[in-house]
Amino acid sequence: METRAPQKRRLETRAKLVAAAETIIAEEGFAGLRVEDVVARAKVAKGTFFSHFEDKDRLLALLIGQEMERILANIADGPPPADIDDFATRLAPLMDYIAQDRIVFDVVMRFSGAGVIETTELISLNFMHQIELFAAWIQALQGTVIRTDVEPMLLAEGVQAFAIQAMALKFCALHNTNQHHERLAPYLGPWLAQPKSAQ
Amino acid sequence: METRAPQKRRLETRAKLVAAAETIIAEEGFAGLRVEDVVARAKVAKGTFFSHFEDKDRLLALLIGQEMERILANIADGPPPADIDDFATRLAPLMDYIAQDRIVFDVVMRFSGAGVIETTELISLNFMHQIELFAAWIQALQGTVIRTDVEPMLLAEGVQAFAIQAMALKFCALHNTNQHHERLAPYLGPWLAQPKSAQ
DNA sequence: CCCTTGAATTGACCCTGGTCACTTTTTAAG
DNA sequence: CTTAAAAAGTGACCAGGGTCAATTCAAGGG
Repeated sequence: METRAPQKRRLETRAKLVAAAETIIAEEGFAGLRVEDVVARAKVAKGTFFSHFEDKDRLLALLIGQEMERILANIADGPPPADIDDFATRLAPLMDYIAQDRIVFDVVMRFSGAGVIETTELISLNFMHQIELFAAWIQALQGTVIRTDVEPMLLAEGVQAFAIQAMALKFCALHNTNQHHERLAPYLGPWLAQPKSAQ
Repeated sequence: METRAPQKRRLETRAKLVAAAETIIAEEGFAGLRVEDVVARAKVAKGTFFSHFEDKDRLLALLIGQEMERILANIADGPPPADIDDFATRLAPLMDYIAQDRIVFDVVMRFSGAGVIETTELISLNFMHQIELFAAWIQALQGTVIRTDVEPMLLAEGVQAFAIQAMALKFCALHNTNQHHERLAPYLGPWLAQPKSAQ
């Protein structure tokens, strides 16, 4: 069961493929991404693509996952939310990215809870990182503005569930007037706030 | 802008296509559904399929939506939940159906908040029906076991968000030991219950 | 009964993701 | 060096969804 380290050539080929895909996406958007174009630009045969990525969607998941990590790191670097309303605005950059495009949203959904345990799955990993960040934020505010009768972890998962709901609604023609974080906010109060009668 | 009524022949063809698809799905599952097989079984040309359904997924969405309506009607016919824990068990049949198969789950996700307003979209419609049912259930329990400080509609949407979260987790290898409604339950208490201090 | 018009259907064709038997390159042992 | 074996890469090929110009069919007017 030896797992040999990949040769330098392989790493270079992979980098060429990723770079080609990024260029095409930048130029034509996610919908315009064609495997044939990627391999043409990377000067590589089609079969090579599929020896590096199980399928087209895995490549997409990789690129999207990278960007999500970048955005989340940025969010984590900033100040934590000072109150419950802040949660939605802090999350906005990530939600905007995921909901920018139906293809992105679908890929994120498909790989967010993906079956692969041996997780090179960045998106799945990112979702766990989100939870950790939310839990930390929540813990810091518990006792002041956030309820203490529920575990921070469960509250964090709930925040994520609401965020997904808010993003899914973006693609519903009825609700597309609002920003995502504006659709998220109404849930967060009832979910996170300390009951008034306990104040 | 006249919209002519379809001829009898067209209705029959459509029925043949739907029946063929249902048979194939029953025999080989959703993953084994091939448009070519459907038209072969229905004794119809390929082009005809696409004059009846925009694409393969629309047909799937139709079949799945029908089944969801059937299941939801069944749930609505039964007794309403007597307490918060009951919510999860009442929802189980619907969640089991949606999460039975990754293809089904993906289609449901893609068409649940689908952009089409002129909604012949059964799945999208079904999601609205779910919300209405939940809201009615919630209203009936408000003041006894369910909190009154949040609109029933918002609470209902939250229940749906949690249900989706619970189903998405089914496809995560880490959590596949539990039933869906067991994963849903932990969220519902904190979301729906009256704050203890207000009792 | 014939003809016109639009609805319904047809199937050859295209597009694009994905496969796999085979060739080329790299590694390392002798 | 030589050479065997493993890694990397190739491109002809296939599968299966989706298109559309051409054809057949149904309904109503004369």
